Amino acid sequence: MESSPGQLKRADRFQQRRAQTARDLVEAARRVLSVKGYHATKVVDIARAAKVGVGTFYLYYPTKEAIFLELVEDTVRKLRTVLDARRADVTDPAESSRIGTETFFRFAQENRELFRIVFGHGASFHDVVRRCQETFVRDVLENLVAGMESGAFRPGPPAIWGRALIGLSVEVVSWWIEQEGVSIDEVTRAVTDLAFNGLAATPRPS
Amino acid sequence: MESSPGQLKRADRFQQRRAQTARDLVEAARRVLSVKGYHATKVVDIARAAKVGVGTFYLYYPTKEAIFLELVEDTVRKLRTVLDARRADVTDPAESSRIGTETFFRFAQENRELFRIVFGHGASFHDVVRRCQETFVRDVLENLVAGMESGAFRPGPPAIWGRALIGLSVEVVSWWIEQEGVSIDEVTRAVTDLAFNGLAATPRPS
Amino acid sequence: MESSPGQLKRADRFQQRRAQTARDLVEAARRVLSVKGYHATKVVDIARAAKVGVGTFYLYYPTKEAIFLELVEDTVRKLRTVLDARRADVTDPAESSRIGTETFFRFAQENRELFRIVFGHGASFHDVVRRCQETFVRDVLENLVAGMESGAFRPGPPAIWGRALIGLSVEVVSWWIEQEGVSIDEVTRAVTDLAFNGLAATPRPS
Amino acid sequence: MESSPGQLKRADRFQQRRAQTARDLVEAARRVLSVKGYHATKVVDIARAAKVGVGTFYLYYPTKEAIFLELVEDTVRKLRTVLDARRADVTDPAESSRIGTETFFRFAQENRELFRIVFGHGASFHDVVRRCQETFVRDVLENLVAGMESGAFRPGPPAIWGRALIGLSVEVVSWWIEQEGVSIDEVTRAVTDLAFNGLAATPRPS
DNA sequence: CATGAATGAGGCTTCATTCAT
DNA sequence: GATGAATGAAGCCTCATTCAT
Repeated sequence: MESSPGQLKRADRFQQRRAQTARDLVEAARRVLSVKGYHATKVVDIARAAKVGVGTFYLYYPTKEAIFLELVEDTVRKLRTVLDARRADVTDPAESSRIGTETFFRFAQENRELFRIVFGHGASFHDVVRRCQETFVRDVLENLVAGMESGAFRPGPPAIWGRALIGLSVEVVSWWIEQEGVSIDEVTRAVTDLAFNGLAATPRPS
Repeated sequence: MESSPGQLKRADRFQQRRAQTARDLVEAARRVLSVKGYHATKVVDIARAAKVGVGTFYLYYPTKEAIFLELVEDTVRKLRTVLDARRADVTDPAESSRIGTETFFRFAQENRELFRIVFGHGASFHDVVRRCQETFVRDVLENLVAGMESGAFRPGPPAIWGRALIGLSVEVVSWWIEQEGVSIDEVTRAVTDLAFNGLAATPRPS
Repeated sequence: MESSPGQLKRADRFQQRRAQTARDLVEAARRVLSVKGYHATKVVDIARAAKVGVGTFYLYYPTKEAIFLELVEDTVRKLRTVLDARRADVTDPAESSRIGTETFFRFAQENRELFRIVFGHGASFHDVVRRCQETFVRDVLENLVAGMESGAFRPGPPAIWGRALIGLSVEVVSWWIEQEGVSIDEVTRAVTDLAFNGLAATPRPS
Repeated sequence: MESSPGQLKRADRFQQRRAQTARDLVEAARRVLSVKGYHATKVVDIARAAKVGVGTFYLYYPTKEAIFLELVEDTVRKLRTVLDARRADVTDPAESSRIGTETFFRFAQENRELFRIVFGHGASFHDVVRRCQETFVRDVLENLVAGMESGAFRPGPPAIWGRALIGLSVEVVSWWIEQEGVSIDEVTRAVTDLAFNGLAATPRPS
């Protein structure tokens, strides 16, 4: 049909407009939510930041929570993908751990706002955020157990140490992304060093 | 005058009643806030839990935020007092650190609700909470620097390691107070061990 | 206790205030709903008519629908009570029918607004209203069947005739309560006459 | 000119397309409105049902109300036309009345959706619907008066009896069109019988 | 002309705070 | 002083209507 291209083009334009607005909204939500947090962010804030009307917001998301969840889940999926990719060929638990930390930092650096939303201060009031964070806890835990079995890590209570390592990283990253002038290498090295070798100047009595 | 003692007594009774109501309110707020969090807690909830009218609440606190802040600040002061007391005679940074951790855990165990309010998941959305947490960061930092200077701790970037240790402890405690059946000694030992000696099975090359 | 009476009095006053406001709200709702109908009535309208703030409305009713339903159900209950009372000793179906009609008219006259809400034009868009009306249909039906069995009424399809009689009465009352100067006796007599004897000048061939 | 026919044809095609879309919209509106009622029907619903864009709707109707009114008025006009046609040669008021009832039922059967819109439960919340219904009231009234004058009907208050007969028919039809298995003849006969001869087993005393 | 994306006024509801008793 | 009823600003969401393409 002759009219096909024209019609397609029009449908395409609608498609593109929709896509553009959708992108505007997500970006606006990312910006606003990362700064003000879930509760202080009003739907109008997001709409205004995206330069659309309130009604438009609801053409794309059924509730304020929905866009928040999407951001959280997308972020987690993204981070997970990167993590999995970077550890694809790594079998050594120590190396895996180091890479995990490094990836985490790199991700935070490249996705400041998303990171703040998911791991930032006060983010984890929300069930979904907590559940998402848990998946990373599980990750660390598995690696920890593997490392202990392989003899790379000292024996210790995995549940506790797992939590500890997560808290350690999350807190440092939260702090770091607000800083200027601390290089990612430095901070990664510092964290890895501490996690692996501890504070003590004298090695523990064997 | 004869009436003096009676009046005094009456004034006293008033004073005492006031104090009692104030205490009731704080306790109610503690209970409710620790369970539902700041945003989900309504002023009526607190008043009801304290068995007073809503109006009464506002005779003691100007806003909902006020009682929250008081709880937070009281908690921090309390914890600080305990910490300072327990480290009064301790000069060894390593020991001080160990005691700090232990005290922190003990405090959390004995003040589950307060701990949840100040350090719990999603608590730190509030500026004041964050600022309070900072004082502990400073504490850790000073101890860290002292330890490095004294040679008890290996050299490392104090800002980073300080954050790391705080995150480590806070996260573990947050997890732990929701658990049943993990003894405080076990968890303290595990955390201290990890913080001091690290994960690695083989001591770092010296 | 000495303080008891005073306290009771105070509690009573609260009770009374609440009751007064509740009454104000119901009355306001009655007035407004009977004039504007469910959809055109806004919660603010009711609140304003009751001279209270919007928030106050929600202290007494969880939703706009709730007060509507209460009005409907109360009305139906009220009407039913009157009906049952007036027909308590009546066994003759014809007489029961006549009394039913009369009671219905009298009720409408004395409760113009409530009647409009439940039976008025456009009221029955709402499920509950319809279901309430159904109870009266059942009523008429039973009476009809009884009358046929007793030989007071001619045989006929009860389902159809029942509906017909309901429609007849409701429509006439709806019209009548907006009129001035048609006496209740006249209208009751006219309706009863029509329902019993029909239009035809010549009795049907027997 | 050579182009004339082509242009005419094109204009015609436009005209036809317009007409088709208009018809699509009315049909869609009929379907949707008869099921969901005025308030629950959204303009998008109608547009979607007609398989056109929302914007297109507004090229044909200025408001949602407009299409509703058109449907109502069309329906009334249609019914009126049928009624007038079927009573064209009828002069006997009793026969006219019988035919009116029968026509009404037949119309309802053949135009279920339109009937629901105009006479259905809760339809008459709208002024226009009410005014349209009035025209039928007038009709019945005139016939009634004529019948009384001719001696075919007993004397009675026409205003009241007119309303009564309308209410009777409308209610029965409303009920009937939702039923399965009640023949139109049966229901027409039952209604006519009741209206003409009444309930009473014994003819009224003359 | 047709389209569907965009708009924003308007309705419902909540809850921190005030006020009359 | 204590109470809880009352308040209304403010947030969420809907949908009739407009507009840019």
